[in-house]
Amino acid sequence: MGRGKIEIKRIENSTNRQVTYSKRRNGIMKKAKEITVLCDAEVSLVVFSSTGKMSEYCSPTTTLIKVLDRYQKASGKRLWDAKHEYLSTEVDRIKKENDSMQIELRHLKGEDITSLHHKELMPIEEALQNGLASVRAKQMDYFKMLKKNERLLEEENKRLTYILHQQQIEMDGNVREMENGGAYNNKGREYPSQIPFGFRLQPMQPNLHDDN
Amino acid sequence: MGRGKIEIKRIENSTNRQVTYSKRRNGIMKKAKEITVLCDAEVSLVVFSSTGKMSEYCSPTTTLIKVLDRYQKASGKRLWDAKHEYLSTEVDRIKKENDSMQIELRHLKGEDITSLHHKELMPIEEALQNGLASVRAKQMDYFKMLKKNERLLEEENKRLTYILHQQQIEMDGNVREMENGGAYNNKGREYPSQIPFGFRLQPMQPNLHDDN
DNA sequence: ACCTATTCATAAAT
DNA sequence: TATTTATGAATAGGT
Repeated sequence: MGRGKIEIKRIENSTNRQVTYSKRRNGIMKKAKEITVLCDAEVSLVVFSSTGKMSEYCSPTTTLIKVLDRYQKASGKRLWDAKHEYLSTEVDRIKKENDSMQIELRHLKGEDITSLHHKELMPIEEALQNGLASVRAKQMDYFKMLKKNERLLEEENKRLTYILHQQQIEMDGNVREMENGGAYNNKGREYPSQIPFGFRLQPMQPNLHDDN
Repeated sequence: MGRGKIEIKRIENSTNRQVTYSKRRNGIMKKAKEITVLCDAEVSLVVFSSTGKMSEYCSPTTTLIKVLDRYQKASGKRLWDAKHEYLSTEVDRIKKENDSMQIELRHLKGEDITSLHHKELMPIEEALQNGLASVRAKQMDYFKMLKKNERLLEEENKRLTYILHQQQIEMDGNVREMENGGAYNNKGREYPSQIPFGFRLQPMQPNLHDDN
């Protein structure tokens, strides 16, 4: 029903899928309401979109819990027990996973290794070596960057020292001019013009911000 | 849709109602399947007819229990008792613990560290160094033990060689006696007395069992 | 979100 | 209950 027949298989275009989902969800909800009214039925409908958004419909004469109760009685399946069981096994499963990870972590940290054999220690040692190598490689990158920045700063320093020296010479000239009859606050007018130079430092060391 | 438009209100004729129920129930089930496949959605649908007969549909990727679980999380409504809630929070808690351990493990193995800063890498590096030191110390113990056992075995070897040599001499004497008319099975009587000597090896290298 | 050609669902009849 | 068929409803693709 539409401008063309479509095959019932997953719609790969995600926009299309979302649009179709909205339309069909509305459609199915409407159908649920209609069958409820027309046929005096009880309906519980829960839908999750692929994006995880939930929609639900439940007949006005009942509640989801009542429907589930009836479901259990009608199907013979015990949802509550099953749910309990499911959670219990889930807890057990994850706890086991937890324990094994904890053991692995402790071993990697050199704890609880007295009970291990030579052959069991070998993969741990290897993992530690690999890990250390990776971490140190990363640290080395950082130090290289520091070195590079140091070099840049030193160069900048040199340049600034040179400029400062030049200005000192110029200023000395001004002072000599002043001594020859210039206004006293001429000296104060010279300084602010130097400050912008100093601030050029910042754009010349952008790498310092790469890691923050 | 049909031979005429119908008003959405309870169908009073019970036969008609039943027929319409069957048709529409099939229709809605089909729609549920279609939206599941087309839009990658998860659907749980439970319908009771006015006569109490139940029909259900659940997406093949899930179960009613899982849908209800998601329902609770999405809606905030509590469908189960406090006990189940406890288990749920327990699962969540352990899963979180699990995740953080997984991250720590990956970091120790040198994985996913590109996003880490220098300061975050430092404790990892330290942990790896400590772990490696511990593991290597243990390995060193093992090698020392091997060395020690080697020494012990060498000594024992020397001793056995000496004893063997002595017995060889003794046996040569016996053979000479036999050649002079002794019973042939005399030679067989001499060997069993030597075996207990050989087995003394075991208690002399108890360290080999320390690690098993 | 709205439009519309087309397919689909189904009410009524059998 | 199943099948048929005329009809209204749902919706795919386009705007």
